[in-house]
Amino acid sequence: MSSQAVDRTYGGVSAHDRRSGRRARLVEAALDLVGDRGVSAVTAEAVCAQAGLTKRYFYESFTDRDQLLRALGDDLFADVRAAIALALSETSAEVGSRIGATVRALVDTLAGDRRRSRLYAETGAHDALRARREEALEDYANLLMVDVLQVDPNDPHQRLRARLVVAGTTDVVTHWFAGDLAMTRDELVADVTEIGLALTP
Amino acid sequence: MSSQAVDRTYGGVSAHDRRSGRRARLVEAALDLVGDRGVSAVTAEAVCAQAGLTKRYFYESFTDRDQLLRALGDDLFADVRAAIALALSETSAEVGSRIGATVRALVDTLAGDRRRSRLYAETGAHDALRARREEALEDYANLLMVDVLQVDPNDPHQRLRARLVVAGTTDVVTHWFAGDLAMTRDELVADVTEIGLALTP
DNA sequence: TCTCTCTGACACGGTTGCGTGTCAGAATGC
DNA sequence: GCATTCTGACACGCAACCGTGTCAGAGAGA
Repeated sequence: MSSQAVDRTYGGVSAHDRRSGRRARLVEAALDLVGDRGVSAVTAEAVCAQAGLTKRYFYESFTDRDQLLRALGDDLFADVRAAIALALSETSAEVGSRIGATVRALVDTLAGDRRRSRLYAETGAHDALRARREEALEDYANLLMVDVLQVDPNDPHQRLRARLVVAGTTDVVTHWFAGDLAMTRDELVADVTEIGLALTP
Repeated sequence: MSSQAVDRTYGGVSAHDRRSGRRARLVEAALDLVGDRGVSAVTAEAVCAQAGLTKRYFYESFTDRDQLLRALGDDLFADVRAAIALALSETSAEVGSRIGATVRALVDTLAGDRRRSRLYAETGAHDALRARREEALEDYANLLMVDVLQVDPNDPHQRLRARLVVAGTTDVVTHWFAGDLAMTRDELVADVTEIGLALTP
């Protein structure tokens, strides 16, 4: 019986914007937790405490903890893919350049945010995340075959080769982030590119 | 005030043997759970139910759940290493043969038991297991450099190369187990060996 | 000013897994 | 046969998280 708006502006911000702002804060808080204490520390309670919000708002934006983790994975993998696609679109058709551009994009996307590199390293820690990682590796391997090496993505032998390179590369990159490989970013990129080239028929 | 033995034989079995028999049953039960429902299903309660024992016996052999999982990881990684070492001891000095023998040993050890291949694939699901996996990968990479490729294991560039191959190979092998690569075991071994050879200077 | 919504804090019940404790009865050595 | 130890079942209390509910007060609109 009220003529008042159901969605009221607050602090000059619309209901929709407040809501998505809170969601963004929750996502950032979750990433902070991953960076500081690992994936297993991402509980609804801890995320809310970190974000300075209460659980009420967690369940406003996410149905449960899994959905938040899946969202983190989606963002990460989509960003990596987008970075690689962008790099490739700006690179000539020469295979060596394209491999180098791909590796550089991967390294720089993960290197830009230690929270994300840790998230990547710990994707195995959660069932839903592990499933996403699997999809992403398949996706990257496909991208490599189609847009870089230009080989038949349906040939199992090519798929094995691409998969090995992609999985090995992501492992090496996260390992490098952890400080366990004594070399510069440029050396890392150069070495991985060289390996990629050596495996190109 | 009793003259009776503190460790009594039961069913013709000594106390020590009964105890280690129960431990073995618990380990087998845990592996069954990994195979059927994944690492996350390995709880003290579930393991005991699967083994047909009660929690009393769980804590007789393990201080907690983590210790059991670490034991599973230790066994797995030690067996893989032993299989590779054995294969290498029976193989000539020729690099191609040694790479092939290594890959074959790895594949066959994991392929012998689907519970173990799933355990390997899900090592990321638990902090202690993930740490063990990290050690194992370093160990295998070292083995590869020293006993197969005969390169300097302290050269970061060689370490990166070995690490990429080892991580990529284990990923491909578990992926193949999951049925996602349409090829025979011999083709798998041949392909991975070929990749290894292509990366040998 | 007055009313109503939005906010943030907190309480609650439920579930799961942990690790410990107790106990009756079966099996054993004497 | 008797005393004792080993066994297996179960009951507890504890802690962490979950997802929901309630509520007083602040802040917005009329």
